[in-house]
Amino acid sequence: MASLREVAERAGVSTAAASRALRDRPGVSRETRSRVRQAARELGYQPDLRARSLRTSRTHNIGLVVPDVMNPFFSEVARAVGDVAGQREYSLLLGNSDGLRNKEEEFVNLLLQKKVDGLIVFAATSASQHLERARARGLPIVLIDRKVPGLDIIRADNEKGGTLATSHLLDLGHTRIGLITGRLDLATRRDRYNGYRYALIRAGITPDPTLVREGSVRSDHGYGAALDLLNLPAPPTAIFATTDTIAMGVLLALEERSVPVPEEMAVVGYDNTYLTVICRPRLTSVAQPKQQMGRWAATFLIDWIEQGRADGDEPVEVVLDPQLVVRESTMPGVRALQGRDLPLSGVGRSGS
Amino acid sequence: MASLREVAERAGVSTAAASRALRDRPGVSRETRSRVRQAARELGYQPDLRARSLRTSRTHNIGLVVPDVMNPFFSEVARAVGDVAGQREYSLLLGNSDGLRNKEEEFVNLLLQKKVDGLIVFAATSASQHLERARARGLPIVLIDRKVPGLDIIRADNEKGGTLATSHLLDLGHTRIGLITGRLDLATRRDRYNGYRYALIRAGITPDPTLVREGSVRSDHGYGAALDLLNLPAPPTAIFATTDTIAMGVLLALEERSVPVPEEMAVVGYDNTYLTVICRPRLTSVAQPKQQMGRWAATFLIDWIEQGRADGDEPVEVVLDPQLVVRESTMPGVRALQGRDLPLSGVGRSGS
DNA sequence: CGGGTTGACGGAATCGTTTGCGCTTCCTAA
DNA sequence: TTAGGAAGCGCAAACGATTCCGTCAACCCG
Repeated sequence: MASLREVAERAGVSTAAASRALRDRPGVSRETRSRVRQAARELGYQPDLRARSLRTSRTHNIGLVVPDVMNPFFSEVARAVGDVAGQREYSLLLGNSDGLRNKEEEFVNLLLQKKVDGLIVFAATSASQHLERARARGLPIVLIDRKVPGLDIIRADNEKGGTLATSHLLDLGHTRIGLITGRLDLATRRDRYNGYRYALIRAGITPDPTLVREGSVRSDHGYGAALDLLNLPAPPTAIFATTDTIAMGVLLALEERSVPVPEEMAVVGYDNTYLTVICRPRLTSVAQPKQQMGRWAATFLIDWIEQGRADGDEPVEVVLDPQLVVRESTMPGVRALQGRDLPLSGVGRSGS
Repeated sequence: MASLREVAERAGVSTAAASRALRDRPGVSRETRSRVRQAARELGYQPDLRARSLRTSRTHNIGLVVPDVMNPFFSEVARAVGDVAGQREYSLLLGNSDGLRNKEEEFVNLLLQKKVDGLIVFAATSASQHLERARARGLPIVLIDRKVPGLDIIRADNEKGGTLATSHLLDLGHTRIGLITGRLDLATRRDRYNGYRYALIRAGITPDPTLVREGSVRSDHGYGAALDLLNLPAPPTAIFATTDTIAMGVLLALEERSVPVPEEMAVVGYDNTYLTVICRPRLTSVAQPKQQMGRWAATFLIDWIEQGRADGDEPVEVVLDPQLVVRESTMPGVRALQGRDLPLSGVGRSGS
């Protein structure tokens, strides 16, 4: 309500002095400073951050674009990003792209007009002219899980993850391993797929395309595709679902068909979300360091915003190692997380 | 990059004319308009929304304060709020309060300084001077699931929900019913508790305080409290967990102790998040219309922002009816959601 | 005593818009 | 012919901060 001018008037000084006084800048005497402070307190003065930002060209807002906050994977990363941002005095403008190119583009453009200081964007589409344009305008952008030449990115090694999952199944003696995945036009999914193929080939097994089901990452696709695989003349003995959400659908299908897991069908998921310990059997899954990814992305972005770049715009690519977390869906009796570990982040809190 | 002035210069008109031209305001001739448009296109002009907002005192940003986006309940409501906001051309500034009073207050103050057009705040603490202050400054605020005199609110009828859950258990023949809940200083939780007591009393049963466990809403509390109840000389035969997340911990404890659910222990949760159909046995839960709550809150808030209020500031309280969704954790074999319904929102999508 | 340094402060421009108001110009109707 | 209206347009004042730069007084020192 009260503006700087009113504060200045009440303290009997100019707005320039008042501004300096309130922000502890030099050029104001001791007593003037306290007089201004006093006036500000009396008026309940709060600076108008958008006016400040107009002048300083810093909004202290960063944009975060995710496909869908409702997905446990994204909400966990989003949470980590939000925490770091909050600590460093930035706010988050959040948008869901639903993996749709035009939604993402529209939102990014809006954020540009709102003059965010930086952008964190999740894998959505592979096309990305709007991102390159934004980058060209000097906007700091960090990508998560999406590779675009010339842009900075943090991602987990998805090919390695795919190999990890597949090798685990191979080690258990499986040779016919099905793959259920979202659309393969996205680099990260393609990588997982390649990792799967690589592991098979390395083990001397020719990948069998009839065991691969491409679709969405929704659990209903997992459900349908799993039934589909079961109906094959020679069904697989194990399924690698490239997403925990898909795996949920797979488990449901197997349960309905009374196929014992892991005895007659082993299942591996990906992302290691908290879903893995809620379902039964508990799901073996490839873990990405979600928190770390979020925290790193936010930290890197904000450092970039505040200190510029030391490396002369050389695009950075951080690749993190995935890790396999073995649970009951591949090895009977293995729990991986004991009882008291349950309050995994995310299922930890509620409130309504 | 390009400002309105540059556009105006290039088109050979004043910024005033340019502004009017670009926003389709009257007072500009046909040809001037198209000349300005042309210039804008050539320069790739995008209006600076923060400058506009400084002048118009509308930021088209709204603040959303939730305890924790990682919680399925909140992320679903947040998603609904975001969708409505997006459609109506508002962006979301998101913050997590962790149910902590000072975090919430700090964030709300920041949003005030950033001059959001309105605020949607979830139940966190019961204290709320900062909210009243903000409201007094004329800021539109809608509360979800928290009652503060004088402020507008949308909530589900938690007392009724508590009664629903408890009566269901009573109908099944249970008489010793445990309650595991988060801290009762929050009105919504207290309401559920009261509903529980009410149902018992109505059935002629004296509520037994030794069957009540107050703590956090994390699943570990559910886990510990359930074990605790099992160790009682006369343990309950049913447990009402006032949150699905708590119920997850309860189910785990029962599984570890090999207590068959629902035969020897029935369990009811609350919120009807997608967790309920992933766990085994599937969880009976009280459903709140999450989407509807989010959509209504956003719609009401934005209408308020844009059209003011017709009702002369008479605070509105919308109370929605909860609904019991029965599943296997109380009645053997009952699924409530069939296979093809699985892709419940939230588990539906993924992406990484 | 004079010149130079230092520190406190204010004026005014600026960030990029929107908009009230007044000035032209031109058209039309009496 | 002229009054009156309407349409098109620009000036300049906002919105609320930050900041460059100049002024002024006080002070120190040789």
